[in-house]
Amino acid sequence: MSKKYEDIAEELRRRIDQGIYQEGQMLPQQIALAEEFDVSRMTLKKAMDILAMEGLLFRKRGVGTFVHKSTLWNTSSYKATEYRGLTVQMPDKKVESEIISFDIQFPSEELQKILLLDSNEAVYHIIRLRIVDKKPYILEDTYYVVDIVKNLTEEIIYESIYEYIRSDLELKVGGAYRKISADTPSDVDIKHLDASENTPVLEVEQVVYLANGTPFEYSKSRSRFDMRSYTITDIIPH
Amino acid sequence: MSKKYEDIAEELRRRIDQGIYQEGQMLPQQIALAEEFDVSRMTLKKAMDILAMEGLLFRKRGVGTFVHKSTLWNTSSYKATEYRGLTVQMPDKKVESEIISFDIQFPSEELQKILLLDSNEAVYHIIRLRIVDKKPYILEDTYYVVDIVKNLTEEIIYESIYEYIRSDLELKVGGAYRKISADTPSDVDIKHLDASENTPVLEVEQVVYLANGTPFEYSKSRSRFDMRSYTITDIIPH
DNA sequence: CAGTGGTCTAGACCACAGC
DNA sequence: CTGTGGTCTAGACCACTGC
Repeated sequence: MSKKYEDIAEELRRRIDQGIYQEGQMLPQQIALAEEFDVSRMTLKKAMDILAMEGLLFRKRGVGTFVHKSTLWNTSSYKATEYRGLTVQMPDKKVESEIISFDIQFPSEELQKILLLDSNEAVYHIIRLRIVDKKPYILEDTYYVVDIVKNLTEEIIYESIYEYIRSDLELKVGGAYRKISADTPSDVDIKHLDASENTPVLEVEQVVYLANGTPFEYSKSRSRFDMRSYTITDIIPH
Repeated sequence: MSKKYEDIAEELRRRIDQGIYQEGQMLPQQIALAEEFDVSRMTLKKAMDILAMEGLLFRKRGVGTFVHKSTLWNTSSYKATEYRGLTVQMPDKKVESEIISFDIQFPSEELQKILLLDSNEAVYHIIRLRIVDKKPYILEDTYYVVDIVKNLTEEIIYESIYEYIRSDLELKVGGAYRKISADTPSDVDIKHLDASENTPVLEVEQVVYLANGTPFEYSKSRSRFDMRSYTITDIIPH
């Protein structure tokens, strides 16, 4: 059974996308929409909460619900809430991978703490260069917990690891912690990212969790400063 | 009247902080906590939702609610959900400001679109260097809508603009869109951030909204790569 | 099967904006 | 005062886990 509030959120998203509800325009009141979808007002509000957190809607008590005007932020650049990997994020581009290294090892003490592992629970270590439209895009240095992301092969790594996690392993991603920083280029960056020794690099360090709270990935991905940025929609509920 | 779910969230946060609920430990079941706080289970769950989104808790259906282990992410570095400016973020440090420029002007066409202004609605333009413990920390280039952030003075800018917005103007911040990128240093960066011409710079570009959805600030803040990073907790509710 | 958290309801009441 | 969205309830029922 699908969740009503997710279905409704999806439908509202579609209506905004198609311009049925236009920028700056007021939506029908919650009670009317609740009746239309034949749900309680609480459930409708929950659907709207999702869209508000995504930044599509904002609500003003005593006034109404409005479609947020977009301007800067509706397009391009990496979204904080995407977990499906580059392959899905860039449907119109050609995404390739170059596997720079792929092995299995025991985790360092630091990694044991981050991924909540014992010293004998192995991890895959993958260094992979993502290439978009023939240009080097992101250099990923990733560790996956072997017990969770089972039976990785070079073929999977060459295609989409997240697609494998989602479709074949049927695991659900629950969230991530990320740290974004700038850095000077390392020798590896210079070699693979088509960077010089003065090219700034954007680094995204992350721990990714399954929906049940188990961490399964630790990675650092680095890009040239002019190839990638990171956007965040940050709405305080009120 | 304060909101029950916020009070409960605050109390649970305190209990985690004080170790009453310890890392990895299971919390009392929702029904028991609901009884303890004398609220409905829905309300208790809403409090837990907040802490789950902050990454403090995670829940496993059929099992229980647990305190998330922290490791990497519990410390330092700029949090995505902070809106109260450096002065509050760094209570133990000495935060000073150097005002590099402060004037009032009409918005450019681009800025009109971003802040939803007419060409005759003025903006303050402030370039300010934030200095933490005597070291240059962030170079901010900010525009505020004059009609909203009224009567700015050099004194306010020297202290804390967000404190002024919150306490004196009694405005509520509702959220922000941010874009984070790396960049090469500009001449201004080199001059003020104690950077050389090869020092990478981290830039945070943001539009900040009031709780009612009105944008009131557009800014770009830049720091040396080794002075600042940006962390995000990104939990998909389930 | 028992026990956990997740969803959903129908309705009451509150807070706020604008006439 | 009316109409908007926000909070809260008490309880039903569902989904998942682990014994």
